[in-house]
Amino acid sequence: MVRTPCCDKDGLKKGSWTQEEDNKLIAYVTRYGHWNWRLLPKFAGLARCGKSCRLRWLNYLRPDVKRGNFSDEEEETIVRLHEKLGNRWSTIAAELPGRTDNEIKNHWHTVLKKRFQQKPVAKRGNEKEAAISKSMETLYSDHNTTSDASAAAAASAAAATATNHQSYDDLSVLDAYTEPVSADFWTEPYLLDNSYVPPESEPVYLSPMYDVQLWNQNELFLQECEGFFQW
DNA sequence: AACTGTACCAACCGCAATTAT
DNA sequence: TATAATTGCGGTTGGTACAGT
Repeated sequence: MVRTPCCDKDGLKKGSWTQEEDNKLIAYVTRYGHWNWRLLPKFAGLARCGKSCRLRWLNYLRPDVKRGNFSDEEEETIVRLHEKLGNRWSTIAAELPGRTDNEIKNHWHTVLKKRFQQKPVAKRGNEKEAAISKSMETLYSDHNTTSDASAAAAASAAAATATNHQSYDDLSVLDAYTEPVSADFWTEPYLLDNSYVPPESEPVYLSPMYDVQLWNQNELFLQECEGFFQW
């Protein structure tokens, strides 16, 4: 089977995301959700492939992504779960609310693995390092007897410290475009006309690309958002 | 001040799994 | 059931900041 490329090789931007691109993606996903990552960049006005948009959203722009340094509890949890699960980063990330698999993977490769491989030796004069190393030393010696309950407790503790989540609750500009949003908007995007019942009794789903009114409305929305975001 | 090495992190790539047709 | 499309995952790379020389 021949797989289609994840994105067109021509005309699509790669590399670091600009603030403007972030704004567009946040604005679009906040309003419409990610109903189709492959088509999303077209509607959001982004010259990116859907895969790139998805990654950017999941790893960086999501409101519940937790930024900042890893706590001791989080590091302990990562080490403990990695011992148990190996490189199953998404599974490990599921135990650390607000942390992404990519972030955990990076932290493991850049910090924790080295400590682990070198044996836990704290740098002189760094109490936090010493505490973590002490903790890892314990893990290193008795990880085979570590219970799932203790890992869960560590994860809970980490969750309790998650206080720096982003929030887009104040996107009042989004309220200016509420006309076509139905109660089941998130599960039935762009349901234009319920009055018509096709022969198979299947509703007709259309994206803004195929509807001039919605398309123009989307363009207006993006323009409005560009004016709103002043990061 | 200029150069080099290292650490860190965001993003890309390829493949596997899942879902749709 | 086979094929195609889409999503998710993990390995890897590239860019940047910073410390050391």
